[in-house]
Amino acid sequence: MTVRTRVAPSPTGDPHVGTAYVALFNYCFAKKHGGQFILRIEDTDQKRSTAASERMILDALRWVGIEWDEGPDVGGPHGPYRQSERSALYKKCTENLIEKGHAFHCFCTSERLIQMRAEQRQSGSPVTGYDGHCLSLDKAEVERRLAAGESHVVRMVVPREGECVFDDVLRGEIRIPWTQVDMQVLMKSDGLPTYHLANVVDDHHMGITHVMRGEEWINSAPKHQLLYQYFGWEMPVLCHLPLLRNPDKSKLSKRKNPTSLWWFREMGYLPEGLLNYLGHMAWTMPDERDVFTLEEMVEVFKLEKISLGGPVFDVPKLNSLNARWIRERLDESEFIERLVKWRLNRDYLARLVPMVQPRVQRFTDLIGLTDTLMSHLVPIDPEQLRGSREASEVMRDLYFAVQRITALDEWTKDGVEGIMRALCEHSGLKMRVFVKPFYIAMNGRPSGLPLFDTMEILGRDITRDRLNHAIQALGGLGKKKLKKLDKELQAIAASV
RNA sequence: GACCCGUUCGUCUAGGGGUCAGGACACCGGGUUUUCAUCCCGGCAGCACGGGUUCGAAUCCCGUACGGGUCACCA
Repeated sequence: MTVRTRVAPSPTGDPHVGTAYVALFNYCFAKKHGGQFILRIEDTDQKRSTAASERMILDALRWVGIEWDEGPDVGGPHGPYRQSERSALYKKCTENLIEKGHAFHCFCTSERLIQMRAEQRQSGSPVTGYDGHCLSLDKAEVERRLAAGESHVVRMVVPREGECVFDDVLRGEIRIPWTQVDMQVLMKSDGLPTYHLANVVDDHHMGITHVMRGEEWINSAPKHQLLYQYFGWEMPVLCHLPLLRNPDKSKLSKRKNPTSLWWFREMGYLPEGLLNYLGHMAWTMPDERDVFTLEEMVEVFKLEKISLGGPVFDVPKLNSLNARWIRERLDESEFIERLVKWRLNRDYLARLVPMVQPRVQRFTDLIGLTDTLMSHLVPIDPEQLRGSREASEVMRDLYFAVQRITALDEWTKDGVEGIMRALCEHSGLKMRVFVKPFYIAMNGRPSGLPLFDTMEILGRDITRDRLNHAIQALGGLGKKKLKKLDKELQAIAASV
């Protein structure tokens, strides 16, 4: 049996460093055993999935140096590799489960479900989850309501007693009482499967032998095991990886840490350095060497050597490792090539020329004009940032911008400008007054290259870093203030 | 709250019954270098706690504490 592993990102936003981390381990394991590594796109959430995000995830994984044998862009014998294109299969499988009595139609409204959960919580019931309401519907009624076109989902039948026992490579046997397992929706009312169904169906049909995924999935493993049983399929070996953490030990999040792979690229990390660092999370080379390549890791990879404590993502350590890559693993010509690839290339310069050419008198003016485009944070004078306005007001504007920018679908100049104009209007200020602090936040000085272009070029992550840095320079926002501002921002969103 | 998972220097980790508990980042001190960085040398600092098992526990078992995760028609 050849080993086959996969990474299955959901295309809902920026490519996440956690995706690269999980991909790395899956890749190493597959390659170590001469198997295949597959990339599958889990885009069953129609509301949140975007093609742009999918493209970014593919690009970003390639950027860090991970290649897949099968995937939506390279094809393969088990395609399609995008779940939105496999609906017929899920439908067939769902019908099969219903026939065998392992799944049932549920007509409950979301209002009823919300109320049910509220009551369960209030009564202090240790068991929460679907109450089995539609499980007792007789066949005739189900037929009638289906024929009437009533909105419905399909749920899986779950035992109400006993416990589920399954194995995790790293943790051994795990037992979870069935009462803790909800009668999970398998097919949503839009006819698309949920993760749980699609994941099991696809892993089986794609011949996945080992599933390495985040620890956050442990509690849904019983559902998956049950589905394999219902279908009569063999379950892949399960291995739950410890979650990457923020410095405060919580699950790695955008708020507290850089998480977008683009941030690392824009910041000028070498992909090898980043991947090497991710290889230090939960893993150590047998000889404890610090600098190693993907190939070297593959060569000696042992699943059982993964350590279980949730590793804190430590940027200073990443920096030091990246520095070693820069000075030890790159010769001078490679160094030049990387720099060229990063910023010192024609394509990048071409984006600057329209802004720069009208503003330089001599070429010696160039660096002074564009220095902020080559750096991370810029020094800020709080007095200047505040200007003649109230610090709290300025912080509010900056914070609103951070929030809106984070939520922006596609990072474009027009998108940024739209946000800024809307916020300006809400503030009641003239545009020139409104944008002034933003110039300081972005450039460190009140004048400079056009703001929206600067933001577009620097990218979402560094833009956000600078705005946040500016907020800090004014003293920062406490929890209470943040809460209040979030409310206000929601009100604006509602009124527009 | 219920359930599940975890716990070795501040951080990443090695170590799986007998080790002076090892390395790396960060930090501190010293040396090389016209500065700085690099490089070299040195230092600080850890087995969460309590019970067992054992001649002997960081290591095995049980509790406690703490941390995290999950409890959706999101993945």
